[in-house]
Amino acid sequence: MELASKYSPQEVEGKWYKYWEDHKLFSSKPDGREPFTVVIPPPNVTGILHMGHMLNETIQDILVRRARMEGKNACWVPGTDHASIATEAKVVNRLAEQGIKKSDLTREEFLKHAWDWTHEHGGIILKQLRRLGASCDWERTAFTMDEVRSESVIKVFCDLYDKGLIYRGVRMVNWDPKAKTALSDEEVIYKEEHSKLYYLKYYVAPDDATVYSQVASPDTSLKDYAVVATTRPETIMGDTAMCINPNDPKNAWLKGKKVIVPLVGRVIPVIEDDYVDVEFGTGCLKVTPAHDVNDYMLGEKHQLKSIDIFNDDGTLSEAAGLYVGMDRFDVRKQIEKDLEAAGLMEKVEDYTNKVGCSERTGVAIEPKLSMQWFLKMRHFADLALAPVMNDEIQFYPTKYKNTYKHWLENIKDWCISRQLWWGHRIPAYYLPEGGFVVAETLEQAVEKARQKTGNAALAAADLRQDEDALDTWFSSWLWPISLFDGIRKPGNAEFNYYYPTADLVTGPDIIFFWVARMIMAGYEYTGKMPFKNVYFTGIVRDKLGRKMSKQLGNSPDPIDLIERYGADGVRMGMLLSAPAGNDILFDESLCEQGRNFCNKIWNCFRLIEGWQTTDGPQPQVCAQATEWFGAELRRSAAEIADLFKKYRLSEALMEVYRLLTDEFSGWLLEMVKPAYGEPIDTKTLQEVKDFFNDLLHLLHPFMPFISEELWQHISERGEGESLMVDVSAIDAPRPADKDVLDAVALLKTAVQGVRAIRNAKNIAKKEELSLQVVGENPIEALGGLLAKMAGTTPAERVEKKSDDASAFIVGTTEFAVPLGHLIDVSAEIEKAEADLKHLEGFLAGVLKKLSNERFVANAPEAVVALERKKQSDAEQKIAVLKETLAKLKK
RNA sequence: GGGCGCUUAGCGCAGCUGGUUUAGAGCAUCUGCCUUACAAGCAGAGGGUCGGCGGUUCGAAUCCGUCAGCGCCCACCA
Repeated sequence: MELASKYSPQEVEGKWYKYWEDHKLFSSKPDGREPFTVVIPPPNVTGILHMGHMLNETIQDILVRRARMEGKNACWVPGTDHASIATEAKVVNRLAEQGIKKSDLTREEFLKHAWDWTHEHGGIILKQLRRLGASCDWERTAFTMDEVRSESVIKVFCDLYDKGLIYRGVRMVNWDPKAKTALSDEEVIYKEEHSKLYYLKYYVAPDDATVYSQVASPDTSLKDYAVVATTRPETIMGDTAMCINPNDPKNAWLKGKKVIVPLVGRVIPVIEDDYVDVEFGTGCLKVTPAHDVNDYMLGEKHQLKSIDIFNDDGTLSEAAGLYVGMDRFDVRKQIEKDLEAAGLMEKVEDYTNKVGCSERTGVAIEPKLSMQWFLKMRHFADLALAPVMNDEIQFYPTKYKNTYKHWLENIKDWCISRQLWWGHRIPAYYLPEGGFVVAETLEQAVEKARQKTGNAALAAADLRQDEDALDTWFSSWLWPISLFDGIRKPGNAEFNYYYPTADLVTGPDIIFFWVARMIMAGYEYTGKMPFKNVYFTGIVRDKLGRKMSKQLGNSPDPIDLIERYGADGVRMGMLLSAPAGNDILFDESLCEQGRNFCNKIWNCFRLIEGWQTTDGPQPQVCAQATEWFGAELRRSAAEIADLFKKYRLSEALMEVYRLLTDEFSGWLLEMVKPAYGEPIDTKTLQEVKDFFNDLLHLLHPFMPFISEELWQHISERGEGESLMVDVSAIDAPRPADKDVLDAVALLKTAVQGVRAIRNAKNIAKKEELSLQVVGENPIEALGGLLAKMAGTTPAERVEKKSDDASAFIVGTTEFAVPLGHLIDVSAEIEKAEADLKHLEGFLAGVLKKLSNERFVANAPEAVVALERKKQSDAEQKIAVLKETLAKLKK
């Protein structure tokens, strides 16, 4: 069989993915094994794969594959999210391109367009996940708006309403004027913005002016005025008071006065409240109860009128009286000019403030008073805090416990209604005579309505369902439960088996949106945690530390990366520098490293595969080499297992990398490698193949494709068999392993000593050197290996090394390579003196410790003993070096 | 304005319940090798007074304080 010297992922990956799917190796059914369940954080149904997904899904796949190979019944459930606001926005945009306005369509017509869009673009991301190697149970693919999930959402809404946890009311909410919907507090992100602070003149009105009256020509005989600093002059049409701090002496003269809103001419009262910061601006605050959360609070407290001057799209309404129909930001520019012209603007300063923006559409949020549905959160916060704080649910990294706690302790009610059509429609039905009922179906609603009104003739047509849809997260928070139909059919067999799930892998950016709420829903509806461990990934950034985004164009296309480096290479690249919770600075060179590693593994296989065998006895060097590697493998496997337990996946992969590249390929294979054209004994070959088999097992969760390909070659397994379900454990480390590992560590030092000499003297590897050991040889037993690996004659024991030898120290023993005329005495002296200097410094440090009485008296015995050992070792080495130097300098 | 976290080799990191031969791997760098498994490779080498200062201790990268820089989260100063 002729194998290319380079691994070709393109020829391998598609083949094995199909094989895994064809043999249903991803599929899971409840059985006697321990379950290991992971639910995918559902990506936007019409989205495409980005680097954040790549990292996230790679980690999940590693955990799932590892669990499966440990004999657990792994079940990774895929699915997508309807992403109500984002998807609706996309559909609206597409309709706009076709010249259709959403307002021209009925709800049903619009939803048809939305479904068309979903079917057209939906599921692309799930196909892309297959390219990555994700071992999801595709038969379980779910959608947040499919029948099971939708019914679950409605059922939960009704249940929470019946429990009194959902209420409807008029509140100040975050309004997105672009999407024309309310948002939850979590959907608002605050951005720093360079804006201006406008100082406006509010003239004091005559005493006989009536509050809220219009003053025809406000500028006639008025002299005194107050100055108000505001960032939003366009809202003055909504002003219904001016507020000062009662303890502010500089504004005390305004107490009890009335002032006139500039341009508008409305007379408004001056009220007093501690809320006002005396230091800010002039200490005078304009109060616009309809358009500011704090002003709303003041308005409630002081019973002020509230004038809503904005339409839903952020243009000025009739109620504003001025600038009607203009956009709020255009008004800001215009009113600045108009105020200026009217002499009502004292000054304008540059100012930096934080502006709340919609997470989805990016536009500035308008606080708006409106009728919405809310979920009371106190109850849920109480449910969800303890299990995380006491580590029943483990967060990795733990620092997010703080964030979580802080949010829960300061939680506010959740605005769950959205003025959107794409989503789960709120199951509230309004009665002709006012009031409403909440019910899972129209039929039940009619029934409830009849009971409520006593009108038995009431029909479905008399009821009007609420127009609003629910926040997308109101379906996501049920995901771990609803995926197993645990809402509609609590306690069903699948649910009982798979729930609670094992690990959740997600970004810290949705800890509140999703993680916290899933914990709430979990305890509310199942009495149990939804997952045991939460692994928070970092954010994928570019080399410069910038967040990857479409706008910046700094995000590589994942599929393109896979095509260039192979899925395994990209998986390794993603993981290599991604400790939990730390951002990863993505660099393509990491994928290159992954690709190179694949190539290394591939060539290990080529070498082993090319060996001819002989029935002859196993040479001692081979027996020793395999004995050592067995010990190394056991040690390493135990370490990898420990790293997995701590979710330190990149370190686990690094250890696999090291084991395979350095220990297996660099040392073991070189140790057992027969001379060119010679065969290898069958026992050694079998042992090497067994090791390779074990290595492929360790590797598989990280790099599923190449490991499967090579495993099938090396194990010659039959159709339907696969490494991914081949449960086999590597033995635990044995007590005797330590001695073997220690001995080989010395051997390696000796080999490296000889190699260093070769390098320094430019001596080719094939040129055999002689080797001397001064005194007792600590690795006498490994003599054959030493000679083979170092390319020397068997080490000769001498009392004194030759004068022409270059020396190095292994442990405390001196080794020497006679070099004849190649010896460079001054270089040897330089080297020995450098070593001596280092050792003497080291010894001085040790002696300083040991001469400190308090150290000897207070430090544990073992620590003191170790220092004594260091002392004697250092002294021995120093003696050797001094002797060498003396001789060289003769 | 509060809270949390980070600062260790050129880079991204590990080590941090204090003592394991005067700080570790990877990548990058440098030197030498096209040695019939792999140049997408092999061998070797250089590189850090563990952010600054102070303290606790026989002993500090590791514990405490403080300062500086960076990052994240939360918050109603217009």
